[in-house]
Amino acid sequence: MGVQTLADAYRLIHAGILAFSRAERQGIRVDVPYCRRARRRLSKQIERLEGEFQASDLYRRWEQVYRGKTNISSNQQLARVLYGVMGFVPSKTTKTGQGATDEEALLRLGVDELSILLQIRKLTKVRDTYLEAFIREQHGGWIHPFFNLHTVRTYRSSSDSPNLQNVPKRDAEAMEICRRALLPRPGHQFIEIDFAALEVHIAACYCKDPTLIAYLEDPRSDMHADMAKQLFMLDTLDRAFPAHHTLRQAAKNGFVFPQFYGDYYGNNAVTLAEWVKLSTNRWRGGQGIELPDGTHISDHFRAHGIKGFQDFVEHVRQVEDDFWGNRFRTYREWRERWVAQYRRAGYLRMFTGFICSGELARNEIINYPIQGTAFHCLLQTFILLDDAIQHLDLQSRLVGQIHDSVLIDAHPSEVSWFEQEVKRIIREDLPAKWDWIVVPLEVDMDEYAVDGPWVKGE
DNA sequence: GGAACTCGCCAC
DNA sequence: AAACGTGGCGAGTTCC
Repeated sequence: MGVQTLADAYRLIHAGILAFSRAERQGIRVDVPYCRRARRRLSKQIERLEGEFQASDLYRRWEQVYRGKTNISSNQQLARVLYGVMGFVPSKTTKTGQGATDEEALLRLGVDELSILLQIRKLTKVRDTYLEAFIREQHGGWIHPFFNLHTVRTYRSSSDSPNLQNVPKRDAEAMEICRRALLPRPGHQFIEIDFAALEVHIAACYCKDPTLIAYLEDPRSDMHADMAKQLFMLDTLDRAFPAHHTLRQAAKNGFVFPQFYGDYYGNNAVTLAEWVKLSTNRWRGGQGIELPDGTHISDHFRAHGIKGFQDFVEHVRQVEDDFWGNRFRTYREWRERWVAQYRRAGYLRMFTGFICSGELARNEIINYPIQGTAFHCLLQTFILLDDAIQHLDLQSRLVGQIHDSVLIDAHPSEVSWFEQEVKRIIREDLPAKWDWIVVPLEVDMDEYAVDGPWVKGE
C-alpha cells in the first residue's frame, strides 16, 4: 500500500478510538489510602518550608508591599517584589514583558531563599496536579484516563481526567511519589513498550537522507557521540568516562534534538555551555566540567582557540552550517522542498493520509508530519495489540499510551509474548501496511514488578 | 461566580 | 530575518 488517503486516515482514527475506549473502560488501579497519606505528608512538608521562607529577608520585603494580600504562590507579586522593589534585573522576560519567575530565572539571581520557594513549587505541583487528581478522578479505586484523537493539531493524541501522559518521570523524587500511586491488577505487572527514537526514524522516512538512514541502520554508529566530538573538538569519545557521557548528553539534548525541532545555534550555545558548566563570558583556565585527563573543558577549548562564550557561539554556528550543509544536506533539501510545497498548495499531507491546513509557521510545517506520523505508528501498533488480546482471549490489558509507548497491565505469563509480538508488528505488519517505512523501527520494553507500582526499584 | 487569560511546569 | 514542536492543568488574575 502506497500513498494513504484521507479515508485511510479516517479508518485509523476510527479503529484507534475503539481501541482507546477499551483501555479507558479498563482503567488503572489507584492506591487511594497511599494518595491521602502522601498528600498529608506533602502538606506538612510544604508548611514547614513556608515557615522557613517566611523567616527570610525576601519575604519581609514582600509583606511590606502586599500586607494582608501577600501570596507566595503569586508569581506576579514575586516579579514585582524582585524586579520592581528590590531592583534585580530579570535575566529574561515572559511573552508579555513581565520579568520571568520560572526556575531558571530565579536560580540566576543567586538568592538563597528562592530555592525554598522552588522546593515549595515542586511539592505543591506533585500534590495538587497529580495526587489530588488521582483522588478526585478515581471511582472505587480506579482511574479511567481518556485518550483523545480529536484535539491535537498534529493528529497526535491527548489525555485528560486525569492526564496519564505527563506523570513525572525526569525528577526522581516527584516520579517516585506520583507513580507509586498507580498499580496493576492483582497478580499482574505493568510493562511499557516504547519505540526507540521514533521521530528521528520517521524524519528519515520523509527526507530519505542517506547519512541519517545510515546512522539508523548501523547499530554501532552513534550520531550524538559524533556531534559531541565535533561540538567539543575531541578526537575520541569514550562513554565509559562520566565526562564523555555528559558531553554526549549535551550534544543530544542541547544541539541535535533542538536543531531537528527548528532551533538555531544561538540558543544551542547557551544550553551547551550550561551543560558543561561554563559561563557566557570569557573563560579562564580550570573552569567547567573536568575531563578524564584531569584538565577542565575551558583549558581544552582555549587550546583550540576558543577563549570564551563569544568564540563558542561562532564555533556552534560553524557546526550548524556543517550539520545542514554537509552532514544532513539531503534532510535540509527535503525541508526546503516540503515548506515550498506547503506554501504552494496551502496544505500538507502526511504519509498516513492526514491533512494539515491553515496558517502554519515554518517550524510547524516541518514538525507536524513527523510528529503526527510517528504517533500513527504507535497507534497502529496499539490497535493490532488490542485486536490480538481480544482474539487470543489474553488476560493482559492495554491501559494507556504516551505518544511513543504503550502501557500494559500484563499477566506475567504473557509478558514475553508482548515483547515478541510488538517486534513482529514493527518488523512485518507496519512495513507491509506502509511502504514509506524505509528504516528499521526498534522498541524497548520496561518491566515493573508483579503487584508493584508504576515505578521501579525497592 | 464563571470565562478567558497569563505563567509555570509536567510529559513526549 | 528569525529562531524549539505538541499537549493538560493548577493557581492567580482580570473582566463581565
